[in-house]
Amino acid sequence: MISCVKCGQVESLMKAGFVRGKQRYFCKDCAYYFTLPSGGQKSERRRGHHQTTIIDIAQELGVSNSTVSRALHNHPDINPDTRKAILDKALELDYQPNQLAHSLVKSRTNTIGIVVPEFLTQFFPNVIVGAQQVLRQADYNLMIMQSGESYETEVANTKALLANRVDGLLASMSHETNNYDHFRTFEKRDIPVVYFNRVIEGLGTHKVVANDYQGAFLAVEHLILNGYRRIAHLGGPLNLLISQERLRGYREALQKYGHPLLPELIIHGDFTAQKAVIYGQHLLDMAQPPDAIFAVNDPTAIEILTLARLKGIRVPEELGVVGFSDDPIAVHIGNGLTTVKQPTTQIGEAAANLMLGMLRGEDEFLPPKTVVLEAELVVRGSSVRNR
Amino acid sequence: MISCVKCGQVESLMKAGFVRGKQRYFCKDCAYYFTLPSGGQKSERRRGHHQTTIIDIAQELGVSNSTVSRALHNHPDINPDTRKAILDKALELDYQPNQLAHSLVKSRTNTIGIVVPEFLTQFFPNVIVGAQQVLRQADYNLMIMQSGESYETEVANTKALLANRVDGLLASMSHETNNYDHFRTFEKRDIPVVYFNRVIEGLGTHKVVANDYQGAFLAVEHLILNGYRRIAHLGGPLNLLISQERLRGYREALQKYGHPLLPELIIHGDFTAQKAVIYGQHLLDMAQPPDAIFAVNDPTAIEILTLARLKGIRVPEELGVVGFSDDPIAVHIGNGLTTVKQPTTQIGEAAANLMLGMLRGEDEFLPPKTVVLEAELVVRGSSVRNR
DNA sequence: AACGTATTCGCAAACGTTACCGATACATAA
DNA sequence: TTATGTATCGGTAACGTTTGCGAATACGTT
Repeated sequence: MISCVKCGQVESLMKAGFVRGKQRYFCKDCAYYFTLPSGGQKSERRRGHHQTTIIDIAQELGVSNSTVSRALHNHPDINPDTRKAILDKALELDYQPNQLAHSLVKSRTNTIGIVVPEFLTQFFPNVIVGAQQVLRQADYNLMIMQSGESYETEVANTKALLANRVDGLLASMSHETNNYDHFRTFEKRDIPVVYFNRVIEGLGTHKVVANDYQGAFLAVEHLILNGYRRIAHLGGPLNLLISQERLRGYREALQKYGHPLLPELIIHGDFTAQKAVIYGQHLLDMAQPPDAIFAVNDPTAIEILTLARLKGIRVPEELGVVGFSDDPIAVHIGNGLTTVKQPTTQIGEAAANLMLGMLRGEDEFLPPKTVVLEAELVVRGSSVRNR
Repeated sequence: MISCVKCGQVESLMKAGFVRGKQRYFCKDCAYYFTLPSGGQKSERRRGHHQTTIIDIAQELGVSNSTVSRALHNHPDINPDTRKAILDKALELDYQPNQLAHSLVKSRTNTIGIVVPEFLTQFFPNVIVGAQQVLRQADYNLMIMQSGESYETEVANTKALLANRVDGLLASMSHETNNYDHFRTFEKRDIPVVYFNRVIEGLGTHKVVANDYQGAFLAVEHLILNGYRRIAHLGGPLNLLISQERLRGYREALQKYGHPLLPELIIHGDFTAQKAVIYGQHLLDMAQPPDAIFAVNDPTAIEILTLARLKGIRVPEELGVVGFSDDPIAVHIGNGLTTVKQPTTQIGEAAANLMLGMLRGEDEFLPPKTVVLEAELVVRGSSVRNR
């Protein structure tokens, strides 16, 4: 083992040229060049652990690697006996194909990347399950990335997916995201992208969303029909279409029934429970508090219910609450939380199917398409009162 | 475009040899060989979309690709001016390294695979978040696989990870899993494996678990101290250590306080809500029903609470319930569900840190180590009554 | 003039697979 | 016979990167 003549380091040493028969080295630590007097280090054949390859099988059987490759992919040009021998040997040597080499030569990884903002609610895991079911059948793997609602990590995630040459991208962006260049990079390279749930306008590809407008409309209409008058909306970040649409549903429902639109009853949060508590507090502490709240999602609604219990506000008598998502929790909260049910796994499935269509290059998929899945109001105890 | 002379198919056509200057084809559909009369198809230079490579940069600047590679990895042997030019050009051409080629030559993918049984509870997503935080800092990517509690998919998942040559594996197995060969394959190839949560004995590598025994003991002791006498246990599948340990905690707590161990009060489910309902029903319908139930996880406990409400059984007066996991829901259920809190993200972090240690080949990690993270009882309304 | 020291680069062999282009040996038809 | 068809295999470029080995050059110092 050779070491730096200056600092003795051995790890951060690298070969740097060759001068008149002598090896020159460079030490990264002390940034020092030096040559050793003589004596050639024989670059010993490293070979740590050996994953058996196609070549190993070929050599064992005295055939060429092309023959082995053909045998493993039942190419017609092969003798049944040869194929059997090869398959047996492959089993014996416990051969596992190297997807890396395969992908490199085919320039296809059979891997789809998916970027989601968080894992804290059931929503995205469910979407992933749906997408995975569809993709697995088409023999695609899923590479899941989670940004933790951080723009930075989202960019890092997409870069990693790009470096790993995924064949396509399913994406739902963080609420911090205002710059979309990292997504556009994919489209620039003709890598299919499908956005779901958290989408924005102006990106020219397929989208899959639940019908947020309709869901919100139904929710607020329901509150109105149950006699609530001052209905507040605790919404999401306005850069996301999802928030805009839910707000629109809220507004148009009020409008339809001739209720006034009170700006002070509309607050936009960021999907987190923390903000939900703060804004919920604010709403309930108002001089003239709302008698109902339409929350942008279930965690928010649940925080409001908890707040109400602490404050002794009776639900649904004094306060009606409706959430969004139909989190599995919703049914278990108090007398049940009324909420808008989103088809979560279906969103994943739809996104995956769109992706498969794009990968197959089907023409019908060419004009960017937006799949809207219908939402459904699930009425439970938190919003039903006798007038 | 050429098509099969028999069925006209064009898609499933493949070239099969070359005879006397003429191309031979094979149609996969009708299994028919044929050669075309003449006329050479010029194999047109395909080149779909071109991801810019190191070679592109090299050619543009008239240097060799080795120089470009060195510039991109600040190797010392390079002129600052050249480096700058290369980096500029790389930016201009929007160069993104090809991780596949990199991994192929280095035989390292910088990717860790993780296999989890499900995404339906918060538990595994949280573990993943913890693991990801640690691994990302060490510049590793995470490839997440979800088996849906199916042994089949678990095997398929591990195979895919193997094909993708992950550098290590974090695994928590499905409750169906009784054969561990697919995991042993990794160890056979010296690919580090760390099991977490759902572990079994006899696999010679690191494990990370919460102290299930202690958590269970605390839970049952708590029930005893609150005056419950007939305490049932709705457990998990017994092939998993996690279930065995929780059962042991249950047993030893009863024993310590001189309570009899009644076999009819112990039922083992499979973690699903469906079974929880069935077995819960059974327990509550017994001639002499239990006055408390220690459930193996929170979803199970929640189903029991729901059942109790439907049957008009008062909690905690007539029935005490304790869960396991401290799911975020637990605090919102009724007057709160008493549960054992597991350090979820810490489990992920610990597993990831063990993995990094193994990858670094640190000797201290050689003897398989089991990290046990302490569990904590969180007392809420579902189990506290005045005697 | 010979040599030591520095600096900067290129060549080419890997990594594991795939697929195109032949080659060869037989069988069959003209 | 001769021409053509069938069946089975091998050689070898790719795919994009890294890296060991060495060349080329420049500038001192003996």
